[in-house]
Amino acid sequence: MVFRSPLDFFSASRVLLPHLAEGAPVGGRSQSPEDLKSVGPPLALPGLCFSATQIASVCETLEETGDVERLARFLWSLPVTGDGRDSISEQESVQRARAVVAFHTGSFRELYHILETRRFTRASHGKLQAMWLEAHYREAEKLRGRPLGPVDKYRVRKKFPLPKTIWDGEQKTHCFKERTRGLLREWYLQDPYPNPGKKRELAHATGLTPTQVGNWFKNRRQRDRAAAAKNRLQLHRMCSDRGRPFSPARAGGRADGETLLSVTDSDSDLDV
DNA sequence: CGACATGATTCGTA
DNA sequence: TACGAATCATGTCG
Repeated sequence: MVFRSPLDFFSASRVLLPHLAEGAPVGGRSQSPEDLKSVGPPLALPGLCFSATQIASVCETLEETGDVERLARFLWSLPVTGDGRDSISEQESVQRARAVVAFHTGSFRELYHILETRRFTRASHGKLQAMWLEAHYREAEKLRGRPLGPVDKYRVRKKFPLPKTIWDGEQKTHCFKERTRGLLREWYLQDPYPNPGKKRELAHATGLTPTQVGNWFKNRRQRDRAAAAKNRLQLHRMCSDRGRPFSPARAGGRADGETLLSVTDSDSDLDV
């Protein structure tokens, strides 16, 4: 189905969005004062009365259905004022829909412009951020002619930070606080296998979830083992060089390497 | 850019 | 279900 004009769409929307044809708001939401305020003059088109909020509702619905083609045709049919300051373009749903269409058609310059030009509400942030990043990934990918790895993507993100219009500035923390890490290290040295009770206790003391505590201990053990294995390998090589194979002594422990906790090159051998 | 640190996730196992 | 191993994702450093 092709909509060459809002009129075209309108006739179809009797089926697609029957409540729209009645002039009721779409989506089951009641109209807030904000909504009412933004109801601009109706579109001056023969035979129908499309308010800006109704157009926004159509955009939302089409966006939800994921039919980008149809959404594109609907947007195409809307009147254009050029500066994007008309009552229709002021609708967040309309701008978000334009961003979606720009993304899907690969019009990344336009996408960036839309995302940078106006401030979007928090509800839109997730989707818009994903589009911003994915668009930049694809451009970078095309530029270098090969798929991006995690580090490449990280660098793209650094190079093209999210605009403030689609990001509230909230930083994701990568490392736990130093005090937390200190506590974990302390407990780990005493017992690398805390029981669930101890985990909960430690979680309470650090402000982490028990799962995070468990992950930390699991990672800590894994990395200690790896470091111990590496150490043994080096020692073994040194001894082999002198013609005497090295045989590591094994003290009691649940797994290999636990007797060498102190060899770790990070965390547990620090400032406990 | 490569190397590394570190928290999280996945998967097979006992 | 907790574990270990492998791996991913993110962040930093030189």
